[in-house]
Amino acid sequence: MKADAVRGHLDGLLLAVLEQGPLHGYAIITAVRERSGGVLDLRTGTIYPALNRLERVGLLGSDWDAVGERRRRAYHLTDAGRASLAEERSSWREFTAAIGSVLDPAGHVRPAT
Amino acid sequence: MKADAVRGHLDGLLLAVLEQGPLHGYAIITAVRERSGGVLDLRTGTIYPALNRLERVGLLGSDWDAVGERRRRAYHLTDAGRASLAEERSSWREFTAAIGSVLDPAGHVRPAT
DNA sequence: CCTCGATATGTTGGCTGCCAATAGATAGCA
DNA sequence: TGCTATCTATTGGCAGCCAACATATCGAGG
Repeated sequence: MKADAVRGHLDGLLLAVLEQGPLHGYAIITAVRERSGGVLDLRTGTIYPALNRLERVGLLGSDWDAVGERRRRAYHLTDAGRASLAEERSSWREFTAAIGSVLDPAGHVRPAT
Repeated sequence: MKADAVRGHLDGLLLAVLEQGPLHGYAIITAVRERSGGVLDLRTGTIYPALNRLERVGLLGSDWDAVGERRRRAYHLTDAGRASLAEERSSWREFTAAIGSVLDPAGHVRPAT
């Protein structure tokens, strides 16, 4: 998978892995990697600025917790974040349907949801 | 749909619409728009440089044909282009599977290929 | 005790690749 | 005589992700 394939879909990924509970940055990277079967490997230079941005616009909240001497910042979804995640999912469906129907016009007919 | 959503998937789109026969640039834009149900609306500043690039690397060939006084450049797939299209399709599948499994881990389980 | 890899957070600079804006020409219709 | 559709093409800009870098704690093994 080429490096910056997640371009334009990063926010959705971050919101999605936080849906089931708070995680800190490093754990988010691990979660995305595992849930994608090892295909998606996000970099710190990618997610930390993104997490800050999502918090700034109110989709995420964060709390510092201490593990021994070490500090972790655990991010969690806000209500706005949950709503945004729903939007990301529906626009993802629209996106894949659009590209898919051009890429493979015959093969992507699907039963109505 | 956000403007530059096709980022990273443009080549596949162009190759795919040319699979069934040669088209000129303007017709490619129309074809993509129609096959995507009006969702994807490529700009000339997007496709003309892309078509040139694909020709330069040998995935497309082109011929000028005259319609009255007007000149059109019809692009067609080369053998390498056809092979590349197959690769684009499989990497598209990998891509959607990866993002999909993170975005919606429960809902995209599919029978083994 | 000391080193090394894993864990953990963050910043900066740069580049890729698409878009918006612009330009110009033909053709047909009202 | 315009106005819209058809048709090709270039240029500048910038969003957004990554690579590289910087820093620190922790546990395990030698």
